[in-house]
Amino acid sequence: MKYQSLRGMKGILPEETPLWQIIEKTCDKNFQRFNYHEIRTPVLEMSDLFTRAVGGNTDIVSKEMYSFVDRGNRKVTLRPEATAAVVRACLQHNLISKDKLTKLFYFGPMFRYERPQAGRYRQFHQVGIETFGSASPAVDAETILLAVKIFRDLGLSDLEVDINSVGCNKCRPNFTQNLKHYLKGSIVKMCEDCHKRYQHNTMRVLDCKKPKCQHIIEEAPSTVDFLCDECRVDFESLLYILKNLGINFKVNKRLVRGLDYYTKTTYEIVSNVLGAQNAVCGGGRYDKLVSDLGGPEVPAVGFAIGLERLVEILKTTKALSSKPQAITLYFAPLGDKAKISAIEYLHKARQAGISADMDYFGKKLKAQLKNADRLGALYALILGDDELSRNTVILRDMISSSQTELSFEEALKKIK
RNA sequence: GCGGCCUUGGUGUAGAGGUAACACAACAGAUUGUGGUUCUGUCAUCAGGGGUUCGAUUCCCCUAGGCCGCCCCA
Repeated sequence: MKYQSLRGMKGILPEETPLWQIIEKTCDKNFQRFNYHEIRTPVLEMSDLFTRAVGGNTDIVSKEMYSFVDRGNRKVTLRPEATAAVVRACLQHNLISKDKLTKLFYFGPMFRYERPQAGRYRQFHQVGIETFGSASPAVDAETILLAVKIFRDLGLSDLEVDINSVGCNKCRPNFTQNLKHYLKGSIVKMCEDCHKRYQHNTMRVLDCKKPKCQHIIEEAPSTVDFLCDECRVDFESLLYILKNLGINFKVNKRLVRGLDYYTKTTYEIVSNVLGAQNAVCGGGRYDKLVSDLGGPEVPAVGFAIGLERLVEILKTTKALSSKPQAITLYFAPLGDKAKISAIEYLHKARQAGISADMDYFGKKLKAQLKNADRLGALYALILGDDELSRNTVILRDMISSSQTELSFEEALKKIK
């Protein structure tokens, strides 16, 4: 094979697209009900945007970005996530302001240069939402509810919702200090990665899954134990609202997400059928991001759903077969003259709103009917010299195998 | 970025150091203009490159890609 798609990049083939369409429709429906509006941003942005928003020490920025210098000598990056780009667009076009709720959703490809494996691709797709303008935990709850609702509508109810609070600028430094203090004695016994985390992003040490680090972390303080009054109250009311809404969730004190911009609420929705890459949805609050990017102090919450993973879950648990759509009518012309007429008839049928196709190969009638059958056509229209001279067509009902000779107009009426 | 396994026709598989088997799909045919059954035929030089060998698709190396784990995340 001379050419193949780039590593970690796979297309979505016709066999799978119906499933994607089901997901997209389900999302659209719910977004509309929750009053979210679509935004589409470019896939390419200035590299600085992501470095600033996501954080220079995060894995995404330090080793996973698709960056290059363009012909105008600009450092650009294929977006590794959408939030930064959405915030940029909102600031550029003045879409957000304090005390006004702006609710946006997006859908599209993201790019991360990682080692591919099941459920992890270098180009992958996310649907997500961003809500700007409110610091109320009720909005956090709404976003979680929306995600859960989408999964439920797709027939998935056994997903696990993990929630945590990582605090805000006021209480996080306090926590970090405490954590550093706690780790000071044992850090030498921990892994190399943890040493780095200890220096640059101490909180992320909590995320380490290595056994030798695990048992040190187990006893470590958690963010929730150091929340300031505001963060604690917000976190508690979020949990309260979720309980009231009947959403099953688990407080996971070790859930520390890998993007620097999160404050207060962080959450993840995981599935047990995905293997190592088990998160289908990740989200949280980011109250400082808008101002960090040069905008006003506007709080925000959002989530992103990984579509490849969602498709994978649907395929394994629901066995949602995605059948190709069938057509209604198939034309079987016999001979060149008939072919010319068939093209006209075909056009008329389509204008009348009927999904129709025809044989362009000049195949034998047998082969044409076989094709009609395979395409799932309800009717075949046979058009030979005899019918042509009589100005009629043969309408064959592919299900009952009965057929009649009649004018094309009559045939159309019957089909409709 | 690290480690392990893997790569045969459109798909799923078999195979041995001496020049590829099976199933499904596809296409064609089984006398004249009729489908979903049956029968017959056609369809690969074994990811790419290099090496060992009288000879490799089967052995070795490199590259690319896939899968699994780590890391991280969606």
